[in-house]
Amino acid sequence: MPELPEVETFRLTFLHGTEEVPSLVGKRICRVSLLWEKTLETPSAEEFETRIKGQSILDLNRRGKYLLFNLTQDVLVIHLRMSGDLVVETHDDPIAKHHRLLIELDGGTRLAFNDTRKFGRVWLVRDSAPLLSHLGPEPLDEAFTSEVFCAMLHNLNRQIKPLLLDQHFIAGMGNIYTDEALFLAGTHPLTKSDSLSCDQAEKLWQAIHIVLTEGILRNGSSIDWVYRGGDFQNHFQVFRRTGEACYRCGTPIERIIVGNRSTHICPKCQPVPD
DNA sequence: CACGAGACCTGTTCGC
DNA sequence: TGCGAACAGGTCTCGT
Repeated sequence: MPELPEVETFRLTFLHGTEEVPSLVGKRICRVSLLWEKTLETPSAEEFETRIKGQSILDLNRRGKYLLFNLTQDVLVIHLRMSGDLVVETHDDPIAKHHRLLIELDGGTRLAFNDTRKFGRVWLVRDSAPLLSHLGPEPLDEAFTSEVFCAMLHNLNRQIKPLLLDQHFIAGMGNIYTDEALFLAGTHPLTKSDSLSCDQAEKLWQAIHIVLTEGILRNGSSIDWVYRGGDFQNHFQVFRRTGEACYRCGTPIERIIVGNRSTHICPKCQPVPD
């Protein structure tokens, strides 16, 4: 699940709280428990446990797909990768099968990092900037204009879908939102970036804004056996709709492989480039 | 530089 | 029913 809108949903949930989940802001970390060693990228498990203890959660930020917990001294950085999930529970809740890291807060609350496939990673750092320095622009940032986007596209001769998935190029797009944006823009995923006109680039820029904004509005997407309360999966135009009719023209949606990833297109609305 | 394949992991679904 | 193959929201590294 976790692409930009899903990570943003976690941020907003933990920042403001919801009917079911209390806000985590102001809570103090009293104990942590690392259940899968490799989940923690840095520092060592021993240093992590002693250093994080006693720090409070002051604020929550996001950069691309990274979730950032601003603590009293450090920043706790979490990347959910393919199957990561964050669950707020209580100290005496049973420890679920795929829990990898438990962060106990005072007041009896516990933040659990659950990650079936063990791809997710956690860092505790003084300064998050070096860790995030490889990331491209934030797609919803005001500085990321359609003119900037068009110039960036023309600098490279790359297939557009793998390029949008490349976090160095732009931060936060994943397989779902990329397929949805390319459909909305009427762009075939194999189109070379420098062959897009600025008109087409602007259309794609708008499509990216539309899908990310709607994704955030709908609290992200919840698919497969993992449910996180999001609703955007009920509004997919192409993603995982192979064989079903395109809502725009009725043509069956096709599944192809681009850059080693499943890709969903309407062959009529997204014609193959020359 | 651009691209594909393989690795990292566990679980579910598909096809015979 | 059983069993292996294919597939899954991400990212890194290597070879061509």
